Amino acid sequence: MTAATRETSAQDERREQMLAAAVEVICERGFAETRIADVATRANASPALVIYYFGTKDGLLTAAFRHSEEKFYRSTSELMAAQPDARAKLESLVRVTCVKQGRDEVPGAWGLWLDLWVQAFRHPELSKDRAVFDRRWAVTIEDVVREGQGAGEFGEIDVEEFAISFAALMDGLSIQVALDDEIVDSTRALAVAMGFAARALGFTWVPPGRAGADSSRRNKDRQRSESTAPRAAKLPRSAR
Amino acid sequence: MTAATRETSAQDERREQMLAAAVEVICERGFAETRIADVATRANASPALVIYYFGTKDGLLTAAFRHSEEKFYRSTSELMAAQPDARAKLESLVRVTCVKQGRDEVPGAWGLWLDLWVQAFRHPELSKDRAVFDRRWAVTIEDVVREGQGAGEFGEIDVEEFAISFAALMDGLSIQVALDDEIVDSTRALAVAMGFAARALGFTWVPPGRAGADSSRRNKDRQRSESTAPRAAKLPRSAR
DNA sequence: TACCGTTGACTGACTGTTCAGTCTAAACGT
DNA sequence: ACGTTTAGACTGAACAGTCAGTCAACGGTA
Repeated sequence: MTAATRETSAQDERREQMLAAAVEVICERGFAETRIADVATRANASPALVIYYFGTKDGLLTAAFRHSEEKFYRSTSELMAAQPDARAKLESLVRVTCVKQGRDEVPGAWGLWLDLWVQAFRHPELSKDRAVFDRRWAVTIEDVVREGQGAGEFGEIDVEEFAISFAALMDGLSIQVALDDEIVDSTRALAVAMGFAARALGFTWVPPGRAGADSSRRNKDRQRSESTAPRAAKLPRSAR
Repeated sequence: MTAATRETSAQDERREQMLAAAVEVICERGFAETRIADVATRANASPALVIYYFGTKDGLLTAAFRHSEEKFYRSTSELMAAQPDARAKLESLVRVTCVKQGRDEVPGAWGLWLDLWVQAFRHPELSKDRAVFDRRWAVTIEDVVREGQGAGEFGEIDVEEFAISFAALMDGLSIQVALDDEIVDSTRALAVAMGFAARALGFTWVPPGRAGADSSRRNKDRQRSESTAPRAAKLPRSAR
C-alpha cells in the first residue's frame, strides 16, 4: 500500500496480467499453439512488450507454468484449511483433480497439466519444477492422512506409500475425466478414488446422490461382470 | 503372397516405413517439434513424398499415433500369451507400462503417450482413438483377472471396478517413472502397483531382487516413513 | 536531461504445401 | 519383338504464410 509498493506493483501488475493471460491462452489453445501475439492481445499489450518483460517466448511460458502451479498450490491450501475434518479434506483433493469445472477454476486447466507433463518430459528445468510441485502434492496428502490418523479417523498405515498410490490413482483418473472418457466420468472417478482411500485408511464413504439418473448403463455393465464371476467368495491364500 | 499382394505391398512398405520414421521422430523430438522434413529424411524420401502419401501433416501424425497404438496392442497380446499364469500376466502389464526400457521398445515411447493425451484432449478424432485403445487396455486387464479368478489365483471381486482402478494407478505411476521422479522410480512403481493388485485380488507378491544394489537411498526413505507410522495396527471402524 | 515503459514497423528464418515435371516399368497396339 | 503410350512413384524448386525477436523512436515522469 505504500508508495514503494505501488511503484513495484506497477510493473508487477503488468507481469501478473501477462502471466494470467498466458495461462488462459495455454489452457484454450494448448501450449504448442500459443503465440506471443495471443498473450499480448489478451493482456492489452504489444508483442514487443511481452518480449520486453520475459525476454523470450520460452521464458514467458515457463513463468506461466510456475505461476499456474503456485496459484493452484495456494488455492488448494486454502481449500484444505476450510474443511472440517480429514475425510472432507481428502474428498476435496479428489474433487479438485477429478471433477470437472472446479468452480472458479479456469476451463481447460486439465490441458495445462497434460502440457506440463509433456514439457517436463523434455525440458529439464521444467522437470525440476514439476518434481517439487509433485512433492508438495504428496506432502499435502500425507499431512491430511496424519491428521486423520491423529484424530482417529484413519487407520495406521504407511503414509508415504499411501500418498504415492493415491496421487498416482488420482492422476490416472483425472486423465480419464479430462479426456471425457465414457466409462470413467467425474462421478465414477470420485467413487473409485474415495473407495480406495476408504478401504486403505479404514473409514466408510458413501457416494453422494444415490438416486442419480446416470446409473442405468453403469449398473448393467457391473451386473454383467458380476454374473461372470459368481458370488461364492472363495478367497485364496493370504486374503488378510 | 500373390502378385497382387506384392504390388500393393510396394507402396504399403513405404507407408509403413514413413509411419515408423514418424513414430521415431515423435518419440525423440516430441509431437510439436516434429517436422515432415525430419520424417522424410529418416524414411529416405523427400518431404513432398510424405505429403503425397498422407495428404497433410496432421494426416501423417494421426496415422503415426494409430500405428503406434496398434503395434503396442499386438506386442502386448503376444506378451500376455507367453505368460504362464494370471499373476505373471498382471506383472507383465505393470512392467510394460511402469518399467523403463521395455526391452525392444522405442526409447522415449513415454513421450509419445503424453503427447497422445495432449492431442486427444483437443482433437476429437484422436480422442475417439484413445478411447477405444483405453477400452482395449481395460479389457486386457479384465481378461487377466477373470482368468486368475477361474484358476483360483485371485479372489472374487468386481472386475470392472478393479480394471478402472488398476489402469488409472498404472497410468499415474508410469507418469512418475517417465518423468524421472526421484521418489517413484521403476522399482517403486512396480512394488506399488503389484502391492495394490495383491491386496485387491488376494494373492501374495514379493518384490524381486531383495539384495538389490540400488536399494540404498530407497530403503532410507522407506524406513523414515515407517518409523513415522509405527506398526501397531489399530484399525478403526469398518476395516476391509 | 535521463530514464523507462511502450509500440509499430520490420525482418529473417522456418516450414507446410504446391506444382511442373522426371524417371521407371508395366500395358498396349501392331 | 518393338516402339509408343500410360500411370504412378517421386522430386527440386519455389511459394506463401507464420511468427519470434529487433530496433528506432515516442511520450510521460522524476
